[in-house]
Amino acid sequence: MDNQFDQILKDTWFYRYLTNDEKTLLLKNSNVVHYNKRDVIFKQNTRTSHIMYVVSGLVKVYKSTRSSKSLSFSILSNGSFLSLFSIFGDSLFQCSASSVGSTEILMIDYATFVSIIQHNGSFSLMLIKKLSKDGLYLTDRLMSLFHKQLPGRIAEVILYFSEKIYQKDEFEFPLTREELAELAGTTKESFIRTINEFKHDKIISLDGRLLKIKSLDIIKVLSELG
Amino acid sequence: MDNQFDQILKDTWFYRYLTNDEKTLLLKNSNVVHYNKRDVIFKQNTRTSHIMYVVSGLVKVYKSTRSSKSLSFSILSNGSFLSLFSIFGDSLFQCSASSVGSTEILMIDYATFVSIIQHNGSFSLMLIKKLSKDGLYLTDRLMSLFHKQLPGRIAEVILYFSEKIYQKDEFEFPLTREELAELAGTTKESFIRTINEFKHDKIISLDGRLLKIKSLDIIKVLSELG
DNA sequence: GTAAAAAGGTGATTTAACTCATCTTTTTCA
DNA sequence: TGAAAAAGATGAGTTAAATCACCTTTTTAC
Repeated sequence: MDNQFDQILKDTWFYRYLTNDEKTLLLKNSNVVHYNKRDVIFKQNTRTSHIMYVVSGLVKVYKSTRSSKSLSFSILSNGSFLSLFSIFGDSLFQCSASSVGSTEILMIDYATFVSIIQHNGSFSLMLIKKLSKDGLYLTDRLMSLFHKQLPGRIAEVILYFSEKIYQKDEFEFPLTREELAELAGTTKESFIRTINEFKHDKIISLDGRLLKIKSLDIIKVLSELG
Repeated sequence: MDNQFDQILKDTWFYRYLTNDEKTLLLKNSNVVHYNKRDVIFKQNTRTSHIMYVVSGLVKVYKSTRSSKSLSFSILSNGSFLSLFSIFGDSLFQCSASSVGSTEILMIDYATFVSIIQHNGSFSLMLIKKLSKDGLYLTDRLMSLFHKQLPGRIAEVILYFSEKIYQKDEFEFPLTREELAELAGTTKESFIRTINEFKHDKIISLDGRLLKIKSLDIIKVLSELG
């Protein structure tokens, strides 16, 4: 096993849950795959295979409908598992994933991962808590999509990038307006109109994809009250 | 331990995953609670305590918004765990649950349940698969609420009761029109209008709460195409 | 048994957001 | 480097469903 891959595994947050034997087992039965900008990582309705873990980069997880409209569930960054719900809850992926920029994915053999679950109680419990948090995130998105109107949902998207992804109040969107609209559950046109209203109201400044939050308070109120 | 309670545990679908010691442990650390029609089982933002399992009856799981509007996530019947996502993913319930009719809930001590997870790999794996299926159900609801319009969502509600709850094409809704609307993610008025259109179009017959599906094909097409 | 409350129902009006059409600017790549 | 494609932007028109107002029927509770 090469040193670089060994280091990647050591840097994962779940490394500390593993016994030495399990670490060796994982090293033997995993590999790292590189994806370029906009590469598809997996497509909905294909068979699930490996457990995938984001080592670096951003991954867009989305689902498309008959009418070509898509909805993005989340933009995942390093430290996230991809689509555990599909892997453990079905034999087919229930959503698609694509690389936003350049991405490294750790691919773990399914049987190896299951064997660790079956023999390591702390690891299982950790995974159960992880899945539960993912579930709560989905219920939040469900409520948001259900009762918040557009300005609230767009404020949420801004906060998502600012707090979860970049931890900065100034950042560049890594996505097109259309993709941002899919994350907010709306159309490109409506997204553009609404975010430009934010700009005119001096809540944010926006130049192309470069966004700076000027009034975090208003963004937060908008996102909370919908 | 009384015989009746012993039998309740034997009748759960997860009984077969347990060792004899674990069965004894569960019997010692669980109890059954009865709820009457419309009783609240737990409220959102209260602290999570026990693992709850529906022994009999129906439970409505919902979340309410500032604007007094509610959204029902699901109607759970016997064999379902209640709100595992909140219990393992947070310290507070992220949704509320109330009894639809008369309900028996098995309350399992949290620490006991966690101890079983930590020592029984097959039980853990089963629970992980269960949580994953719950997660996929949420993604389905998310997509449905996002892109299907009203007739499609109401057809879904009809199919939900017909297939999941009653396994019959004729049944009585156990909920008011307002509650059904909350399940479809709409208002009382819109629900009534749309389901009465189904009636006029002879897709269903509807007398008060008694519904009979007259054309399952059309209901399925409506629900699938949205 | 009856008054009050809850549930069921209908019509008119409003509205948030989508769709469609069109145009400009930026990016891509041959 | 220059043509084509993709992304960004804006206005006008449309629409599904919410809201509001009101009424009837059924259920609940004293």
